[in-house]
Amino acid sequence: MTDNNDNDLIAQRRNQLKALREKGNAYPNNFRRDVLATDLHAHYSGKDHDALEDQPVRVKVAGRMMTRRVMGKASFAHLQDMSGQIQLYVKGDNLPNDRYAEFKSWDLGDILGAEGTLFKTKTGELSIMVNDIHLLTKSLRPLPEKFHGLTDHELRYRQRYLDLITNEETRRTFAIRSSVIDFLRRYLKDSGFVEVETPMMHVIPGGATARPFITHHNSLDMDLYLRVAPELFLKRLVIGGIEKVFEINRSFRNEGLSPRHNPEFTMLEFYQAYADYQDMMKLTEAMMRSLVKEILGDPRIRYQGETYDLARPFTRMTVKQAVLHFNKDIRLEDLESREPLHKAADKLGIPVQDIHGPGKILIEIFEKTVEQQLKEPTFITGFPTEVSPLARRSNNDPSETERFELFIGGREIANGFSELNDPEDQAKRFLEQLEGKEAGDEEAMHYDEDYITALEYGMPPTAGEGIGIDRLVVLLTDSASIRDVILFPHMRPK
RNA sequence: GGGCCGUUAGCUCAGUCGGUAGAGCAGCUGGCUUUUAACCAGUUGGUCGGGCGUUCGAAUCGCCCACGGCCCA
Repeated sequence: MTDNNDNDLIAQRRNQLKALREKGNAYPNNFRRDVLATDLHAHYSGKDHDALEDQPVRVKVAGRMMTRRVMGKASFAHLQDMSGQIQLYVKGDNLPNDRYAEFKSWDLGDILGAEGTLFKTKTGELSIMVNDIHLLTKSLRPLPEKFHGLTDHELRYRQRYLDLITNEETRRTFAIRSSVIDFLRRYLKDSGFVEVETPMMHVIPGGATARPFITHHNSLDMDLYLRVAPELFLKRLVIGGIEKVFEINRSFRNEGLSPRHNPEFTMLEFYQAYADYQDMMKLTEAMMRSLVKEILGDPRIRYQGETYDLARPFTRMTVKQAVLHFNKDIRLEDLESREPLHKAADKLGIPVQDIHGPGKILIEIFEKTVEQQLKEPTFITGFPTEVSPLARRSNNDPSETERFELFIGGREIANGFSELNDPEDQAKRFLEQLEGKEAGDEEAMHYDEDYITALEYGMPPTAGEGIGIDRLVVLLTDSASIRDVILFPHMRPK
């Protein structure tokens, strides 16, 4: 962390700022640029030196001075704006009186406005022959080193602005994040879904099995929970007649920090009436395939040295099939009842509690032995009802639900199911969650009476799904950690 | 919560066996009118994360703490 006590470098810059204040407005805001750096490269990099000389192009640019090479009476500098960089050629002869001396007194990191005409240097770099240049904002603190940039992870997260200024890769990551959200929003809207916003503060937290954050409303004098998922509100909207609905927004889960977990994270949830989980899988496969193709320009995701091909049809298997496939010493009959499941879990070092039924144990085994092996896009189905309190039971087997999860690169990317629209079954499932809660499971759901009431008015047969945006962006940007795709990840205060 | 690793100049990093702190970039001074990690010459800059201890002497060894990274729960 940069020390607040001024060191010599900062003191020097403060002195310069003081001189600026004495001369006039040290923070002018009357400079207007008329073009961005990248647009200049796009439009004029094809023109040669003579063409630019014959038909001079006057431009005004603004940005942060990232490099400077002073060669006596002339200098080169690179100015960086939100689009990229453009080189300036600043020659004393071309500038108003004393301006060149002023320019030389400025520092890397200062924000400048420059105007001039385009030209090409000897080495062919499109540049601006500057006629006038202004200091718009003095930077009091020195930037990280120009060549290596900022590499210290802690500083990159705590002072993300420095990371963004110095690291092209970081700017690219967040540009991709923005494109992903943009794509999903457009895709769903084009498919007839309506975007909504539902409460972040819940009286009863629901929609996921997770520990919530608690906050307090002063004038109502009551505790509220930050939502762990928007699910139950979105389904209330389906009941209300918004038959295709989605939300892209933050949820909050009170769990540890890790390369895969941030206490606040962004999720897309969408619901469609008159559809089931098979329809959702079809939609998901098509949507993910075109997303990756559009964002990366290629249907293959390259992640940490591996490649996952989204062009090929996604693999489909049930939880049990997957467990058997990756555990050669487990047989199908071992998965059919609690005792052999308990034994298998013991062998794998998975702690089993008395309250855990066969479904919960099966899922624990799945998570421990299968998940990270599912590299190529894979839909897993056949999730036990016991761990799916909001999902519709399978028509063939009431111990299983019409639910799926999508895995890519060993990570859960999506989770969807045919929604449980039988209010009496839903009430029963909530009661089972309460048993878990009483047995000490802090992630178990509450009984949401208001939601049951809503279901009693009739929810059309519906399917819904959640997609973790952060994890998806991690994959698409080849990032090692969720912190690399969240602009300001949670950090302990220093 | 547990294990391992890290924290040295504004930034990126060296620092041997415990002997009193180094480089590059940035900064400062001078030179240089097409450079681009510009170049050439000179030069400033340190609570070695914090504390306690061992020692004649600690960036270096030990213990505790903080923050971070990775792995595990």
